[in-house]
Amino acid sequence: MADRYDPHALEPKWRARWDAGGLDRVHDDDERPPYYALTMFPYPSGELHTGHWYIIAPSDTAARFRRMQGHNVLFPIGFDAFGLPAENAAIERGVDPKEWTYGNIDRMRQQLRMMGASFDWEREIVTCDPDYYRWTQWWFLKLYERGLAYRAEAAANWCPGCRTVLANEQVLDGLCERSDDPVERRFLTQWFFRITDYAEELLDFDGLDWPEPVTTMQRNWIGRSEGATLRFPVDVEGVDEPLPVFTTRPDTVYGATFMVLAPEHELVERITTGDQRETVEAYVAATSRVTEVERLSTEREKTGVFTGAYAINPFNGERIPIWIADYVLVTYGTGAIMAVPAHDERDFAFARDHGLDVVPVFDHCDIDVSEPLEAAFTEGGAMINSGPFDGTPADEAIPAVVGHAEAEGFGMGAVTYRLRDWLISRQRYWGTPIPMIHCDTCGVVPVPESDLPVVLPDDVHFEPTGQSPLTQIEEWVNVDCPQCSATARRETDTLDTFMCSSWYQMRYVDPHNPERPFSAETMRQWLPVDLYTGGAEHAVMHLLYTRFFWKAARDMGIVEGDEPMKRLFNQGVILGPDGNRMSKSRGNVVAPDDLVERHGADAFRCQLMFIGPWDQGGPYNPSGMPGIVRWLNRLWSVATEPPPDAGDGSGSRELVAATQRTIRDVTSDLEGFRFNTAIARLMELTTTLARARESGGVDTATWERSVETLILLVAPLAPHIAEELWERRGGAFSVHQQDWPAFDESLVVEETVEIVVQVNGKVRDRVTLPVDASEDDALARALASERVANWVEGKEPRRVIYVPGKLLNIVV
RNA sequence: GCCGAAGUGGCGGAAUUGGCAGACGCGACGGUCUCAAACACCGUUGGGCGUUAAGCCCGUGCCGGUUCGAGUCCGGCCUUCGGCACCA
Repeated sequence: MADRYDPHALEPKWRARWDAGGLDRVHDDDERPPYYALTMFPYPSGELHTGHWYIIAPSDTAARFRRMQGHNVLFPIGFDAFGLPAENAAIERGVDPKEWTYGNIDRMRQQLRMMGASFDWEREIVTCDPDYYRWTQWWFLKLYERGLAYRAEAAANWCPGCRTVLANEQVLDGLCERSDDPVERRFLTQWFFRITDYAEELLDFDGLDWPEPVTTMQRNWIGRSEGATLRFPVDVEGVDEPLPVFTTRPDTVYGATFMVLAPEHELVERITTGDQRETVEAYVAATSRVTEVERLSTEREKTGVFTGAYAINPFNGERIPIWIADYVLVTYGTGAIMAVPAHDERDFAFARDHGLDVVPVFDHCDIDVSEPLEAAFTEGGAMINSGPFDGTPADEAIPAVVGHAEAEGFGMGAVTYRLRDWLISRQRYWGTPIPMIHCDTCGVVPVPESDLPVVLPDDVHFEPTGQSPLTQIEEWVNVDCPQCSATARRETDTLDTFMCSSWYQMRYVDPHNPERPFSAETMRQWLPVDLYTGGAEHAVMHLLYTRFFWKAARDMGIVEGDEPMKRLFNQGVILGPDGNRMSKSRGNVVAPDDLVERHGADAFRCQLMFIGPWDQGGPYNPSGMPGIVRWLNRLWSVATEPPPDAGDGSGSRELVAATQRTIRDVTSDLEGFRFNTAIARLMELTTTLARARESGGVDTATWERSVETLILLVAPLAPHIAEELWERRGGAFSVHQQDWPAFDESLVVEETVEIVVQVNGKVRDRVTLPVDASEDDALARALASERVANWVEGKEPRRVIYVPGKLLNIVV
């Protein structure tokens, strides 16, 4: 008897040999067609958890599968190494962020290697390495040169817990995405990227193979609204320019009975009348104290106050009051609205609460518009109370009104987006320094490219101040102005870490290039990414930013093509055995290292892939492990112990067909990332082989070919055991460099087929027929069956449905 | 409230285009081997009726529809999970 399957001995052995043999090294001059498979790189939090395994192990299987299919596959890994946890560790425990981060990376690198993933470690990138962030800074300068980076004062989202501002995308329900602290508004001068310049193009997902939920979320996030900007003259001395408002319903303009400005609107101060000043100022002050969470609540009563001023509706010359209310947001549209209570629910609620007029300007088949309205209605038949437009049907109303506004010069068609520019400043230390210098005479001056990188200083004092710790390092901050050489100061904010990950996929193609982020040749060879795998939680952050980055780079002539990732696949979320998110407080965390120690990496990889569809995620329960372990043991057994006697060949044909069917099914399953069913099919073939060995009848050559095929099909899923068995059977190093088995349809063709016989749609019997049997033959055979005859009871078939190869249904 | 995904045995899940519901695995039960075990091996395992048996009936969240035939298609609900939410 051959020795037993011992993953603990063979897994480290093979990883060492793969390393020594450079098996996973990717070469640019390889002649096979290139294929770029990218999996989202981890943050070096300290430990590899089950979630990491769930993202990476199946991604590795997909990459290995592609390789065996004849592609030169780039499958790189690195670490998204800047970020708050390192700095928080510094503040809380006094450890150095750099040491903490690199210590974690060392540990996680070891854990990743244990997985047996086919990463080319020579291409590893770490975003906090100066060799990497030098190029992050370079990108900043390029964006600045192109006018896509700018500095502005704005109401920013301030997270008191993280002590920094956040991008809009990092605020969920008014709470910080990281720390769940309620976000505050602070007016600060910050750096932004003009992602809104690309809003329209970012809505176009043509030709992208991306999951529909992600494209939907991005579309919603960008939030394109079509409508018009209308300008209302303001009836206040000294305010000559009209007040612009954006509306999606210009056709309701005759129903505008008041205007509302956001409390932060710059006009508020100028138009407020003396007797209203106190009220308005109190309201503005109160608004600034309301948290974003409260302000965003739709449940809340709509508060607001009158400014005392009036605007003129340019369509009918009516004087309407101007109010301020915090349900109008200063950051959207023009920060001001015309309120049409009859046809907008929010305006209706406000009018009702504050006793303002409601004038319907559309009729409605179910509503008597001569009576006071009980609620706003948004769909109407034709315009009323609208002067010359009365009678215009709803579907012609908008173009008619906008056309009039354009002709008269008080408005025009307009498109507005919900998307805001990307705020990239962070008041934190552990990030990429923004390569800018503030000079009293020259203003804001970029650091010359030749001076990059601007290296993050060591030995920093961490105090929770709300300013970047960099501000306190005088010798770092003080610098000569590159233009006038006068003493100037460095920018002390650092870059949002999403900037590091917006271009990392580009660096992998040429990771050691000291001259530029990557060469044009490697860019053309590898980019864009063919397959990107990772979590859907990045749908409107990372994945939107990286698309913006790519398009900007394209417009600078640095990359070619319109999109950075052709195909995106989101795996689901892996949960604890109790069906909840794994967390220490719940005590449902499954540690991968324990499972690998007990059963080996192959077993753990396979179990994660076996539990269900990859995109579905779901509970992970180690109790399923025995099934996988039993399978691997059986695989070991059939591969190392052939049948005791040479068979006579009577069972060969069936084994060949079963093997071929497995090739066919596993190939299509792996193409569609259906790892669970692929493993099920491989288990079946393993069992088939074990049974065939038991019963004899399979000739030696057929047996050997079938076992060999099975090992090849297993290789992408369980790389270590496949390699060991391949070697033991005399295969050349390495199993992972073999060709994927080809499916031969002619070997599975059967002469006879079993078809189901139904009577009135219910299965009553099964008969075996030649594959090419005619309907008449099939019917004759079916009626000959006693069981069928009992149900037909001599009645004449009213109708017969025959699906060749599948079923025969007799309707009586 | 709006958008999206999903509801199938005790459990995880299978089921090209409508065509044998429950593949594969866990667990459970029974057995084999063993002094005893095991990550070893064999068998049974949706529910009900049927003494055994042949067999029959019911069964994919709920109600209705289309069809010779529905887990799959259509209409209406219910539940769960994700996402968005005063965006004019």
